[in-house]
Amino acid sequence: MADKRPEQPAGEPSGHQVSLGPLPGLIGYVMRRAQLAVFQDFMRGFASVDIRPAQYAVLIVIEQNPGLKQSQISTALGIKRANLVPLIDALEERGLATRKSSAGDRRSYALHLTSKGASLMSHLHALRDAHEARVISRIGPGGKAELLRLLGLVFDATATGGGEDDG
Amino acid sequence: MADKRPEQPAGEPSGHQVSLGPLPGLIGYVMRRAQLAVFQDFMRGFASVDIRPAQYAVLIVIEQNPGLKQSQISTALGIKRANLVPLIDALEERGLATRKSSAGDRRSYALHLTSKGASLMSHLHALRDAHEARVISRIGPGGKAELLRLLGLVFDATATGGGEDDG
DNA sequence: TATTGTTATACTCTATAACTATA
DNA sequence: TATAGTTATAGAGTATAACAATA
Repeated sequence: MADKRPEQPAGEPSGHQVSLGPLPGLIGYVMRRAQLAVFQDFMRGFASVDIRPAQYAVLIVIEQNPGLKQSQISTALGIKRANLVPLIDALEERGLATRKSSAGDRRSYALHLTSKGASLMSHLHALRDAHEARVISRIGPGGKAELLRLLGLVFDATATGGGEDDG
Repeated sequence: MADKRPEQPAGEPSGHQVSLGPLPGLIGYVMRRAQLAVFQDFMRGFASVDIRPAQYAVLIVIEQNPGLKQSQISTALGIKRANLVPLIDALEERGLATRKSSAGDRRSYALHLTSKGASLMSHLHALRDAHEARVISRIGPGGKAELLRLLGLVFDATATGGGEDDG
């Protein structure tokens, strides 16, 4: 056990011998690091179209449910109504989505993609497939299925308990 | 693809029939929701001591490596040096950690837990065990091991590529 | 009264640039 | 010249409270 480390060689910064203790075994810690890594890959992939994960999620929900209200997106995605406003604003200003006055209820808007937004979606979906493929290349298709299954258990379980939205 | 959705019953707000389309199959989306759920459980559990996940991580690294420098924590946890400053400030103001002037290098500080900080740690670790147990209760011990394995693959793979820290 | 969208506000996390004092 | 810590600043994301219009 003769160990070579008298009083710091003074040549190199020695910078990397830090113990993380129990952190690598904590689900929250590892999940946060992994989630940041995935989002960073997403953002690199979507940089050319300047679309962030939250924006893409909102666009998908509008695409899937034309005419729905902001409060429905809010509930579906777990985004507070108040925080959704500037998000929709940005999509509208970029000409990707529109607020149309709702027929029956004059308090709410019916959200739709514009034709520009609709045609952008196929490009976004292609970027998304490439992004997913990069992640899958590390864990395999079976790994993805298992990961989604476990994450779903965590999410459904831990999150449930009350209204996600608003206050 | 026969789907049951004639023309909306019109009686109830219909509030919950929103399709998420491909989102539940996207790793980033599901991972973000799961990660938020886990952190919310963590924060509920740690509310009585007013410790956030990032603070707990920093305390652990100091506990495991007494005397280390801020830049080492920065590299180890992927937190920018600049963002670590107010974090350490808060721990110091609360009397949980201290900056001691380093022996050899007068630019840096040697970080240590105070006795108050050290004794708090055992309480924090107990809260953490309870938190982990709540998550494990949903996925099982085997599920946790598998989840950590897959997340580790994602993290190590996608994150690698350059310096985490600074700019 | 309750709901929908909105505004205002605040706190955390993340990111960059630039400064200082040391090395 | 490079490193350690700091400051200032900016942008997302998330959170609450309160308001106007409408139901």
